[in-house]
Amino acid sequence: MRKLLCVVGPTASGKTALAVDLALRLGGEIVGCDSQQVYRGLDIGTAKPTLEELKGVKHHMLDVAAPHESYTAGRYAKEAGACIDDLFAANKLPIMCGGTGLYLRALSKGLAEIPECPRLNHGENAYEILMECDPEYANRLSPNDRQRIFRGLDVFVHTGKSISSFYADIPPQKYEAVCVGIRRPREELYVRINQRVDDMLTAGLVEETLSLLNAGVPPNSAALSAIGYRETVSHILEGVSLADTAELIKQNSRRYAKRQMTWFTNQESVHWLEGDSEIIFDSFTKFVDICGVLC
RNA sequence: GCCUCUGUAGCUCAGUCGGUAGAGCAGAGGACUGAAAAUCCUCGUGUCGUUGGUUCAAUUCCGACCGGAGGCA
Repeated sequence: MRKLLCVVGPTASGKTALAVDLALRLGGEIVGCDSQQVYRGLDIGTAKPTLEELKGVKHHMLDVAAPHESYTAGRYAKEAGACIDDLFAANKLPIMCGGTGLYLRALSKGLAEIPECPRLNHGENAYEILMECDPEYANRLSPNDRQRIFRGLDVFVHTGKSISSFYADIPPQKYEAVCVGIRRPREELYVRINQRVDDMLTAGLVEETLSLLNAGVPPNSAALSAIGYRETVSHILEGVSLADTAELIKQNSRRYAKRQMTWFTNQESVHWLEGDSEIIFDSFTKFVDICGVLC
């Protein structure tokens, strides 16, 4: 199985800088693994890498969807998979980089083979209904987890089979993800997050959000539900003050970073690197020597 | 200066007819298979402002003092 080098970590930890550094030194190209950077027009708020930051390195899987679409993990696995296979075929090293754990898993381990199911509103009794047609899945969920309950019902209604029957039959793994993660002390990471949010506001996050809204992107779209945008939408549409908005974005980003840490710590086997770019690259080089990722 | 209200968890407050206390928010931990920057779950001991008094027992009642808010002069 092909090994796939992945740079992971929480938001604002410095993944892009490390990935660019690696790509430059190893002669590779970056493949994004980020559920929001796939949308066109979401640049400032997703900290999408700029041309300057990329230093000439190619970065794939950015801007592959329109902001009014709802991108999915399935689509990501397919498109990013094709992208990686092309790179391998051209004898180039793909360097995965991003913080969306589910997308990384979908890509490397593969998803259950469930057809596209239209999303329906299953109403108030959704949990009871799911308990009837898929008790195994329902029992794993909280009655409050409407998103997953609805998903389970979507699958049942559309395919006539329970989602747990699909989960029981997972296709073989495609790649072996070899993850290096950037880990920083909590306070340091939070300082970086807060700083980045201030920078986004200065760089024109409000204007960017406004132009998305003006372009007809629905306020409840997947794109505008991203951290940074959803709060800014409230600022624009509901008059939440700018100061409160900034605080909220920082808070939600910190919480998000914590969720990412939980995922990468417990769902993936990550080789953690501490410190800044130079130090990280040194420990990364040792890591490659030990693991032989690049063969 | 006098009067009234107020001081309880990081914050906003509830409460104990006297037996050392609990919500929301904040925070922390966790889950996660096509919305994932999404969605969901779990976690509450703190000199109850300080200090005397009454009492078997005071955060609770009484006094003084120190903060804070308001009113009258």
